[in-house]
Amino acid sequence: MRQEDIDRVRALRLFRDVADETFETLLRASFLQRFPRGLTLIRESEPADFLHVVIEGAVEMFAAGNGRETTISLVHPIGAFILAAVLKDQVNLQSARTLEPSQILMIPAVSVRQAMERDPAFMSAIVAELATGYRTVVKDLKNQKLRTGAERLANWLLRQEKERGAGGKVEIDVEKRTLAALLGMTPENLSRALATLKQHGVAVRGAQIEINERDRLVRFAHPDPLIDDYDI
Amino acid sequence: MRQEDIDRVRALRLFRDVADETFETLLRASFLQRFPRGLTLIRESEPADFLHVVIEGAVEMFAAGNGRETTISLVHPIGAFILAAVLKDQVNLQSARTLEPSQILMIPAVSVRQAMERDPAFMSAIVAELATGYRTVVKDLKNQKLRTGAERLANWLLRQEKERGAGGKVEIDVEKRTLAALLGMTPENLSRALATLKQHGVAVRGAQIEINERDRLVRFAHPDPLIDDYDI
DNA sequence: TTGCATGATTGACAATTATCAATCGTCCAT
DNA sequence: ATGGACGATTGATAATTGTCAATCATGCAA
Repeated sequence: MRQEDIDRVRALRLFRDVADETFETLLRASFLQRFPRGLTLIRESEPADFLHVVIEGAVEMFAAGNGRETTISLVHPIGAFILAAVLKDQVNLQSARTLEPSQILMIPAVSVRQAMERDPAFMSAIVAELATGYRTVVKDLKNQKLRTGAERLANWLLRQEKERGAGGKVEIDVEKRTLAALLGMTPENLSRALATLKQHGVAVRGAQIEINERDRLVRFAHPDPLIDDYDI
Repeated sequence: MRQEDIDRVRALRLFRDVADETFETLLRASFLQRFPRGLTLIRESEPADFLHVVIEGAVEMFAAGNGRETTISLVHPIGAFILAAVLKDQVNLQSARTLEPSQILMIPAVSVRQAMERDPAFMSAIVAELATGYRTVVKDLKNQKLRTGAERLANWLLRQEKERGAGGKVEIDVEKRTLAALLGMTPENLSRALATLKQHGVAVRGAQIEINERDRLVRFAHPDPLIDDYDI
């Protein structure tokens, strides 16, 4: 593992303030693996043996049921997943697959639980991570229950624009069917939702989106800090 | 506060294993309040000043947006709410109102955070509580995204039957419009969903539900431990 | 280049869910 | 007893979302 990557992992909220010894112990027990695109890393209902950290690439968290399948979240570098299952020593509620060739740091669940018991700073960081994660899912649930598909899309675009956008330009950097699943709709519906947004200040050319009249889109989307802001 | 109630609070996973001193310090700083039915205890977007523990009665966690309103969860004795907001010293993402005359223990957020820093056992319990809560919301999100309204209702009935039911009899012990909001549908739709279930082994008489043919209902509901089991 | 595979889009239609209005039933205060 | 008030139910209709099939666009391999 490159020192640069180690530093980036160390900078994670989860590890930033832990003792050097804790961090080193965790790293020594871990595996850094490269995976091709489209590989299923973990499967729901299976035991959570490793805490996963995305070093490079992108990972889709998804879940199946009723013959349907939906995306719960996307994890980008540097981000961790299935912390809760690891801590509870329980089965995964979600599956995970790579969306791109990815580099994943796998920290044995036992090591995580041991380190937590030994290092109060680590446990404190875990509390913060879990609390944030909890609130994120509550926001997702509100998003799903209080909004229509087109509204969810509109707010997703506004958030993308705020985070990565340049001059109102947003690129959909995942397959549209993945975005559709994340937003809780079918790919067909996403196409139609994008068409709808053309009447609300948005220009669409494939995956290239241009928010020409931000205020009109905002008027349609009704963004809500208690749903859309990541840092609350 | 009656000794009996103190014992019941002490028995909560959140407090079971903490030091006596921690528990007493928290209790001394707290208020035990009675509230009438229908009172809003906390409002979303307001700071989380107290960790709330339901001693008696019932509380509805809900959220508004887009002119709509939805129920996130119901909290019964003995259960705590807005732990995550308290820990993060942040605003509430949800509002809370009493569904019945209720007795609520209010523990100052500052005290909770102080106690957590001082007592590792308390922090450990908080980790467990947050991890469980996180997984519960993920299940709720899957429930919402992977199932139709009638399916959610069917699985809700099956769970009620397992937890409180006697001989296949289940009583809907909240107003139906509250249940509808919890299940992510309108009251009108809940009525129709109940009518639908009559074709799947269920008899409905007002709030009294009878699951006559459990296997038929199961065949319709497709219950899934990764969504419906509380203890996973 | 050609052809194939894949994902996106569009159209037609069906299922699901929401909305609005009216009615029913029950409980409670007068 | 009577009349509201309130929640639940039902009907009619609209909006939203999903399904299925066909077509389009793009990129890649032979």
